[in-house]
Amino acid sequence: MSEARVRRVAGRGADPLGPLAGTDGASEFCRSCALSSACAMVGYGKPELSPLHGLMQHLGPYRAGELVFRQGDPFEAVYAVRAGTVKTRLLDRDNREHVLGFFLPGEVIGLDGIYQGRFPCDAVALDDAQFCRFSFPAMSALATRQPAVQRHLFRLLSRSLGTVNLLAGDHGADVRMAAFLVDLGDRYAARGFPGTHYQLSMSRSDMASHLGLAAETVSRTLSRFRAQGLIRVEQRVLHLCEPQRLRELGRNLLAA
Amino acid sequence: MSEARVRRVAGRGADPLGPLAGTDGASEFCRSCALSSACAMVGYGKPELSPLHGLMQHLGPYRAGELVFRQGDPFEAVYAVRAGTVKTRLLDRDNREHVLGFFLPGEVIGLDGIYQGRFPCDAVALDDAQFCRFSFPAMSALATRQPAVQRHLFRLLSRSLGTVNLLAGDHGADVRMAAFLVDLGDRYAARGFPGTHYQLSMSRSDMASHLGLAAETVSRTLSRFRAQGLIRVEQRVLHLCEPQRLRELGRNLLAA
DNA sequence: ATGCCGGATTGACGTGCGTCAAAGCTCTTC
DNA sequence: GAAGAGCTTTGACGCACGTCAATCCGGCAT
Repeated sequence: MSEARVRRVAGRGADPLGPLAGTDGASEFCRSCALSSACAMVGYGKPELSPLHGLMQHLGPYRAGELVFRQGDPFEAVYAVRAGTVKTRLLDRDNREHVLGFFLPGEVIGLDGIYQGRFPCDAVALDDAQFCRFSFPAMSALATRQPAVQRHLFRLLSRSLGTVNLLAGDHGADVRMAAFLVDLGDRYAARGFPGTHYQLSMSRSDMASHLGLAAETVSRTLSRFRAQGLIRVEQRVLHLCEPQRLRELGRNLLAA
Repeated sequence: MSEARVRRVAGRGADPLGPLAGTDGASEFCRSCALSSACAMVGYGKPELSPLHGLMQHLGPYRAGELVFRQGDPFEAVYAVRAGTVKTRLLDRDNREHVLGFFLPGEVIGLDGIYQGRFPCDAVALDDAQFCRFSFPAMSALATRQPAVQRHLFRLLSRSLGTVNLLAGDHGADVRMAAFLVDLGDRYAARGFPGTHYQLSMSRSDMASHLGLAAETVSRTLSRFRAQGLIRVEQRVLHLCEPQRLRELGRNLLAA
């Protein structure tokens, strides 16, 4: 990753990142972020006014396909998605890609790097994406003095533990797809987005890899859902026409 | 869970749990435990001498099939396996069991309960098992004053994040089995046990459920491995005759 | 020892999904 | 706007693994 990409938050007017990056606009968006409680400690985007200057930096924009971090990079920070979407992936010995997860605005990536001290996977932008980078040493130090921040980090880590079990079990392709679509919707909804229609920024192969299916099966399953009136697909935008029936289909995977 | 099972550590001679439970014997065993650093803070089993009295309690013994905690129980503590083995599982709407993981002596269960404040799964003893129960509020409080403990908890949580990806991807039955067997061996080895031969305390259906296979497929795969001279099975004890070839078979899943 | 019972093994068969292949669609590039 | 590349869709086919069923084995109680 190029260090030229790193920009310190410099306060109102000095930051060209658009509405999301302004110190005032940020506070509204940031309320739904998974790291908001830590971020609140530094005054919602005014770290230069705080003793914690340097804890958080704005990163990006990245373009589709660019890597935010790569497998093996030394772990120094976690990243909150500010805009756009990201996938994490592993490349096995024969360069076959395994997609571990997708991450929406307000969600956090990189926590799995704590253990080994290096990132265990790549993080790839799926479209134009921006991030808040939180120095982990600074964050840990903050956590020892602010129990609320420590608790927040524990919960964040614990939560990720549960959500990974989505792909466990021996469920069929339609169950997996339904659960995946509903889960994405729920996560968008949790961040203040509609939840019944959103953009699928990843390719069919990405979904397939993540769900343990073939790209053709994903395509076929979506076609079947469309024929059954469960979903509508316009361009890259997905509409959940019957969220209830989809949720019912995937209930065993969504129980978590 | 019956509160009658809970016994406070009462010091040498008052504890009928056998060699593992003695304060001196414990210090040797505990060195390989995943919570040893936290445990060291209370003097290796002498919490009555510490200001942290009440942080840790010995639990058990439980017998095969007994539940250590159940899905929905309020989360108040994490559990380190002191002896025996445990599985965690989810029951879906039709009471079909999904095995999430197996846990060996020295490993920790319950961390995934932090997020919701209640346990998301059952923990079931697979044989005679004993535990160290760590009050999580006390642990968190300790962590704010002891950065080493905080760091340890972060690493523990982060580590579990990575290991869950073992079942991801679309690998064949033999790859999954090989990876599973080698992983178990590695984890036993990490705790000071042999690593090339150990007891399979779970049933074939448990393995199958965990690996996303049918019990019959597990059985067939093991038979094939045996015919190929890769393993030997005596009673419930498994010997890895050719760990290298097994590791090679499962390499794509063990990369983590 | 004997009988019983749950789990394990092995076989036969069916199927869901992966693989291969061809055609269509979308976005980029000049 | 034309041409190309990459992604998506749809079809045909085969295989790995799930399902069903019968037998076998080990552990436990009588």
